Amino acid sequence: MNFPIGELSKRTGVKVPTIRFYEQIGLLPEPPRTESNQRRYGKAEADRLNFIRHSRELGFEVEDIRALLAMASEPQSSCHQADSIARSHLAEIDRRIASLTALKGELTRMINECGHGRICDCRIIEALADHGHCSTEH
Amino acid sequence: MNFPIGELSKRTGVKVPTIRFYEQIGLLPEPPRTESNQRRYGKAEADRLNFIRHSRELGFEVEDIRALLAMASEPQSSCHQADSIARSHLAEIDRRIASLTALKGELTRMINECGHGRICDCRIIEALADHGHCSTEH
DNA sequence: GTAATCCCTCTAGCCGCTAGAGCATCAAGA
DNA sequence: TCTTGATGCTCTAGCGGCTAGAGGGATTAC
Repeated sequence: MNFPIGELSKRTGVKVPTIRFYEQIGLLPEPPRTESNQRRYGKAEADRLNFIRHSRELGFEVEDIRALLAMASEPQSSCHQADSIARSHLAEIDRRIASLTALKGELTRMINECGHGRICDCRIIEALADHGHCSTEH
Repeated sequence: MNFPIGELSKRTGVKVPTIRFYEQIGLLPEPPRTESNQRRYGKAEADRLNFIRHSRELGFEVEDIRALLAMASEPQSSCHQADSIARSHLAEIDRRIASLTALKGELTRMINECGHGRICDCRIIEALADHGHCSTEH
């Protein structure tokens, strides 16, 4: 209890400047300070920061996290909204996977068709120059 | 031939401010200007810009595109480097797909376990708070 | 003639941090 | 007690790849 920012950083795996940044944008509350102006944290802040870190790792945006944190602080309210945030995030991830998979196909095709000769015969350069060669939209 | 920036934009699907931005960072050469200081473009610039747009759509970074454009302008040299850029980009896409797929699994699990009741019982909030519940690393 | 549309430059903002300058403070060893 | 090195502080600026807006000039169509 009552540890400095470097210790909070070690406990959560979040870098010190990032912790200060989260405080600045209001994801973390302003902690108490020592007489010499150093931040002091407790377990509650570590829990909150772990929540934030984990949410970021799962790709949630800061605004989503803000909403999720607000919900987490009202244990009696419905979790409908949390569900909805998670679902729309999942849909976004599906979109990204689909898009990346299409790109992967296109790139693989380009690379396989490349004869490893000179640029003037290179199918990669050619394919990049002309979208008409592509089999998918992007 | 010799059309203004809006026309170039229409032909390539790249927005006007983006074209100026590409010029600023040196992806597009500075075009000739009319007496009244307006940019004028020709087919070569449209081709180059299409190449850039298509590369961006395929997820190549600006620095990659810079290198690919330099290669494209030396038709007699080996396409080994183009191949290498494309391959490392493909590897990066594979990494992103793998990572997103893992996230998708985690999120799906969270959502499915949510009983749609109150926050205090919500598995989404709980899972976010504790990485220990996760089945994959991230 | 005039109104709508284009074009120009310049600055600032987006997201989620990260880096660095320049200084104060703290903890541990000699 | 002194020193040294790690840690803390604030502030500003930068990353990538654009996008938005202000405040003006030029062109085009009617």
